[in-house]
Amino acid sequence: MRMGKGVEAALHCCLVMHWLDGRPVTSAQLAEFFDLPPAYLQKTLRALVADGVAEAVRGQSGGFTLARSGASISLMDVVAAVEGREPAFHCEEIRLAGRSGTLGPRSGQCAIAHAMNRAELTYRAALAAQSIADLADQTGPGVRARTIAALT
Amino acid sequence: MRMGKGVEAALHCCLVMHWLDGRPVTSAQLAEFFDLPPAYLQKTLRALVADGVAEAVRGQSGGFTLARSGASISLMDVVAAVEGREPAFHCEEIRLAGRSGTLGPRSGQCAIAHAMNRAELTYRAALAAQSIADLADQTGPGVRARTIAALT
DNA sequence: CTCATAGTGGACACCGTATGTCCACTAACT
DNA sequence: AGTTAGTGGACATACGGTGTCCACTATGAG
Repeated sequence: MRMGKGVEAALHCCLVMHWLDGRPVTSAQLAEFFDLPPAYLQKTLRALVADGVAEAVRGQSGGFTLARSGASISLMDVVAAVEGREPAFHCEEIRLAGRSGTLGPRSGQCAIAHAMNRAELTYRAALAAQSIADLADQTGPGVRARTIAALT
Repeated sequence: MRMGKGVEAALHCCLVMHWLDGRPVTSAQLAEFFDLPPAYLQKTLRALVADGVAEAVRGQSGGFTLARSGASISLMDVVAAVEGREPAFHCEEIRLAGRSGTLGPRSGQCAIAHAMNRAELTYRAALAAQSIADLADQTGPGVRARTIAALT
């Protein structure tokens, strides 16, 4: 099970946008800042926009901004925007295939799917409990100041 | 982020082996029972053996068994055996690339990686807290009886 | 009003990994 | 001895994540 690297990029970008506090950053600026492929990073940022996490300003002096305050954007919001909301564990209901499907009446969700989903919920809850602003608080003030300076 | 389907197969097989209580099942039996590709299922079972979750008996009347009691095998054990122990979130340290890398001294792990890993730990803990025997308890007795009958 | 800038939407190519197959070999039971 | 079943590894395939590109639209600057 592997999380796409777009998530890491998106989180870093959200942190930067949080620090920039409403002033738009272009995808090109962010791509150069993090040394990431510009076209792909832009695609990731658009996913954030599509999901209401970020907002886009078009035209000259445009760019991307957070759609709301960093305190009200959780890591879960960012992960969901970039990776989608599909659960990691997909129950293919193999109980229903082959001979095992003829064993008897199925009583709702199988125990395995239930157990896996339960674990996944704790994961999502842990992500939802942490905000972009929290991340910012855990970062040294020097990095913050220099990031802002580098992107202004 | 998506969990491989081998995990679901492995969990179902572990449940069956738990019920069979030491009596070996062949990969062919399990494959037919669940209508899964025999060669691939066997590969998955071998991953369980390699990780000490299951044991293999060779020769006639051989097959696979759980290596220990179902109560002492957690979902995490099975997931780790099949999917590996790599964390889902890989920190590529994009802070260190491009211009952002020149911003200042890096003080240990970046906040993002730390936050993601923290969430993942809760996930793993939730998986470790549930055993194969727990799953068995949450399944109707009829299914259990008929599964045993079908594979004997 | 015109031009340059920047995001939009979608199609497309590439590539690594999960998925799935196969075979010669070994071990064990009858 | 012969049959069964797991072993180890190489191999083939399909799919999704990664990454690129382009024509288009919207916006601000001069």
